[in-house]
Amino acid sequence: MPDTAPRKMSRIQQRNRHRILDAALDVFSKHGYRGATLDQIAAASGMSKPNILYYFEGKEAIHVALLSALMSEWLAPLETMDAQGDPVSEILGYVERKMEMSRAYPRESRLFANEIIQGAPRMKPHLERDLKPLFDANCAVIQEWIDAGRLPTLDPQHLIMSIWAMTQHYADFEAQVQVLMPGDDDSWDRANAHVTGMFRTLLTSNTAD
Amino acid sequence: MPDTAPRKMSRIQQRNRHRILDAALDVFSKHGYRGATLDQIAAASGMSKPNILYYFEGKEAIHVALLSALMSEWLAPLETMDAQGDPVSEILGYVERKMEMSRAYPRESRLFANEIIQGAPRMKPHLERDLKPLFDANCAVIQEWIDAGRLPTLDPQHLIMSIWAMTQHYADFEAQVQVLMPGDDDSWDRANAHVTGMFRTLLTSNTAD
DNA sequence: CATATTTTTTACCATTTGGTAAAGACACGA
DNA sequence: TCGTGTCTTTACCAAATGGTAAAAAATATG
Repeated sequence: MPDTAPRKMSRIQQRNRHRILDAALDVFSKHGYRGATLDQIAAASGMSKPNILYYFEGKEAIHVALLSALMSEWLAPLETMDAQGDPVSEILGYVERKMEMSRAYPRESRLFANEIIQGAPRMKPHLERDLKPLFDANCAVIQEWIDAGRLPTLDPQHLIMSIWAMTQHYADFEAQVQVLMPGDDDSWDRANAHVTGMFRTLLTSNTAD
Repeated sequence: MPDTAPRKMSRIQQRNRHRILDAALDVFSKHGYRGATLDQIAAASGMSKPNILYYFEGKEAIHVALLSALMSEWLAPLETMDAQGDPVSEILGYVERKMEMSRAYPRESRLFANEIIQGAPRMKPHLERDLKPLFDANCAVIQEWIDAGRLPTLDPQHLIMSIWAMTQHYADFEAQVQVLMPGDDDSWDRANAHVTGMFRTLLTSNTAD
């Protein structure tokens, strides 16, 4: 049972588990959990289906392994907001990191998006345990900044929602974006400029309190 | 073949087709195209599977019928932007209508979201034909307003993207929103206030041109 | 080299799923 | 009441899909 082995994975095990997860990320992000089949994952990874089941207990185990492994990387940019720093540049930095993640890891973004849209049936506990505290902490920091008069009055929770909504939109709804704004090579630069510009305006506007 | 019959559907046909489509909207929006099964749709509509296939040619036909029927309603709020009106209130009105649609029709929103995330395999032609021209027309109107100095300089295409991203986020990622901002009865009011406030700020900010 | 262990393949299986054929049940006008 | 067309059910089916058993192949270890 290499899957649950506590330690010591052989080279082959590591390489093959990695290949499987990479193929699975492709397939799951493209078709969703139920839309993905073990045969597709097998084909994409260049391995046979039973061989895949030698490394993972089943389809769901692959999905869970993927989500768990990605969760930490995915949350990383949220961990870096520093209450001591300058509010505007801290938040704009966060926006930029999230945009960069959408650009560099669209598969990961869509994997999560698929899961969430369908009600997060397999991920809700993870969200509660890992995401929620981080979210709350960041909201608290932003609220402090607002209370200190260093940011205009706005709703921290919904501000973060907005950042997620806008940054992830470019990865998750890429098919739509491609139809509406085709071709552009500098598409990502323009998107970046728009999004950061938008939040800069928002964060530096005079509070009509 | 009631499915392709040009005219004259009996009462029963109309009622049953409607029941099927409503059940299918439930199931497709919850599980995506491949995740949904005819048996689920049958159960949800209180009809037998073969009876469903008496009204529709197959699973895909139901999905297509749903998407086609919804497309027009879904695009409606985009049609109403008036070049003669006041730019800020026209755009904010659009934002509010989209927020209201997310609140009132989350199933429809998620049906589209599922389709788009997975690459719009069945809807891309519709997007090209129906959505793209509307999108372009609205971008042109906004560009005119900007050229006339009635709006700050910003990218019309990405502005519309932003509106979609933020408004739809509340419907499509509801599971996540629920985890992070649980309970609130006035949740929608706060979301509404935040989103409209955000775009108002953006649209009325002094251009640092 | 011989043995023990890990990895991969071949050949299956049970269930689910989209779909069909054909017989009934039902509605309704003559 | 009978017949005709509409609607619904029962009983299936072939393909796809997640998964297993066990043998064969490869790899490590003494």
